[in-house]
Amino acid sequence: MSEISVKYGGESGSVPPGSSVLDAIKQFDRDASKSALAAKVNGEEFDLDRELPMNGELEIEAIVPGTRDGLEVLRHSTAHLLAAAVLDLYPGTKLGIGPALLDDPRYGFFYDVITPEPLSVDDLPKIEKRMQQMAKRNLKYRRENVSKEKILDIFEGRSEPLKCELIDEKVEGDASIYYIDDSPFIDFCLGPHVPHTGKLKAFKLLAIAGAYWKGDAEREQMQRIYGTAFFSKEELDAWLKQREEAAKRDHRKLGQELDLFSIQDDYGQGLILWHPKGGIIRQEMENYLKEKLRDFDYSFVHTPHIAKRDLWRISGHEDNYADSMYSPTSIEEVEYRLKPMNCPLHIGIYKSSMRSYRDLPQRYSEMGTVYRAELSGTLHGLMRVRGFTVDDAHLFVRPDQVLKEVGDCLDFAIQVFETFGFDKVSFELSVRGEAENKKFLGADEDWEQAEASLAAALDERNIGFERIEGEAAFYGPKIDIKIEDAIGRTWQLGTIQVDFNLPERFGLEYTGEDNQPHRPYMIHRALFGSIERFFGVMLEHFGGALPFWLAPVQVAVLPITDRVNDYAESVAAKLKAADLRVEANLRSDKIGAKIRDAQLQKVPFMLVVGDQELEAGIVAVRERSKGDLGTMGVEEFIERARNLRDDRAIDNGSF
RNA sequence: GCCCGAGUAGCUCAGGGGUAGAGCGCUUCCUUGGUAAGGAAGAGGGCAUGGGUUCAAAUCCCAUCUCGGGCUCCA
Repeated sequence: MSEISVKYGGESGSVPPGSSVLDAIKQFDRDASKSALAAKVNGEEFDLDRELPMNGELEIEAIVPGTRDGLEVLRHSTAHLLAAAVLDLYPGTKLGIGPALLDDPRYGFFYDVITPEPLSVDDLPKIEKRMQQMAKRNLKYRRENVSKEKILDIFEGRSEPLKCELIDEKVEGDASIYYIDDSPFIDFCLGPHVPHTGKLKAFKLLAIAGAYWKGDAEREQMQRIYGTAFFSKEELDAWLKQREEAAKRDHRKLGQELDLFSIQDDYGQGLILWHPKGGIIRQEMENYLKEKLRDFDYSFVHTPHIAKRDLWRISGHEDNYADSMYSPTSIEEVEYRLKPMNCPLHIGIYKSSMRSYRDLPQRYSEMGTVYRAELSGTLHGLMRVRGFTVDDAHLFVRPDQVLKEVGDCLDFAIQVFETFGFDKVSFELSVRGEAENKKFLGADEDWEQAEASLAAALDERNIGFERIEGEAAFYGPKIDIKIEDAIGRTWQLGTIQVDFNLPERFGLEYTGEDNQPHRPYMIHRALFGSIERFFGVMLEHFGGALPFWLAPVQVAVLPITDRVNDYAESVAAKLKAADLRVEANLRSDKIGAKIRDAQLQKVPFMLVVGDQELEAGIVAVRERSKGDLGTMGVEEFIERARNLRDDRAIDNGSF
């Protein structure tokens, strides 16, 4: 038999038939052969102990720690170890799936199981301990290639109905199964896996949760055990620490600590009570937005929170959205419904009179409060609520105006996100694509024209974007805007959507140059999306330390002794007269305590005043992150603070 | 909606079959102290709600409500 010729990292060589992947790697790279978790042979993922195939020249690449592929193998193998430990501890457990998660910032892998007795978080340490015991024993992961019939036999024999279902769906011919030596675990799995459990040195179980088989609420409820794994203990520890930091930024926690808002049982789940300090922040946000809306020539409209049921029949919400709407309520035997969206109401304004092509575009904007009957389990702080306000706008445009209007929306959006300190913004263009199971409404030429306009608006601005085929709404193409926050999480906020459907349903028209009726397009446009949600994202982004212009208390005046309380009050009065939000802390605490208090409230500036300052008529300025900045006159402080505010500076660096 | 967990003072939490505790906060008093917690005293809850078991229930059981973690990113 001839040797197998092998290429590795640009070098060529050969190995005898029957050699394993690892044997081959050893010839070229001793280090990699020790650290490798798995390998790629001609691009296909292989276990290290797998025999090399005999077909022609082989290009081999080691999958090593520190790479994405490596992490995937590591985490996937750890998921198996988890399942093995669970099976060991709880005989009779049925297995679901157990993939690695690489893009989820919260977890690194999970395994779905059905145990004879329900598990709780208290069981995690026990399972983790068993995993560690098994890891230390360097148990081998063994792969076997067998026929579908054989696999089904094995898993039927083990009473694994869910596995059998998967095998049935996925396998044609042969497939691989994996064992872990000296454990009850067998899985139907593509692999690859690490050679033995000793490679798994840094893992941690994190949470236990319910999960439906295949995400289908009609199917079996399973228990999902989440964990994560890294190449080294150091990486794991660093990640855990960062996770704690993220928890500190939780907007629900900050909302309470900073007294911004509350959600109370007695008032209803998913309904936000805005406290004064949260209220002022919202007001600043809205004021800013109003300025911008004026700049971009929007008009301001106001519509009621409730409208006749028929309206929602015409709009199609009754058919497609009823689950998310509150039940109808009757007044003198006429039914009404709370609005889940503002569009039909804005349409009413458009329809209130005849429109000429000269009148378009009409740009209606409203801070529109809407109500949605979200399932209780999905509610989450400000992020998912049952009543919220949208910075909503609807543009009624002629087809030839789409490009210009969408372009303006993009400019608007970019300016807004920049102002709030989100410098990482990305765009997704969702188009009709190949319509498989989706019905897209409207004429082909409308779609082509609208999609082209959206893409052109992005291109004109040199905005890179991801084009997603088939993800358009059924009523038209759209651009979604995503931002990345300070700790790397992405959020979808704004959206710009073209709509052919509602103008049709409501029979909207304008009179063209030709004196004939024409149908306008609608553009739905929101930048913050839900103000509540945006507020939550923003709070977490800044970790509660809001920019000066948004801070509910911008300046704290802190007298050192009550001899200077009057002076402190006079300083505070001057700041207030300059339209700055100021609080004077006249309690009999020591200065350290007052400073600590202001720091914890994340007040941007503290003005410390004592006898010296009183005498000289000055203030000692302390900035929340930079500390003592020295003294200056009150007028000078006001001047600088106003600049910060008027510039809507993101941090106080320019002070 | 479903699964697991939790609901004790305004907040963070301890306790746990015999009638409720700490720290912070709040009030009052003492203290007037220069850049992240000065001291003392006091007020404040009857342990989410409703049932049940028991001589006795915050404590055990059941139900309900609410909150938290989740609910197919290849096997």
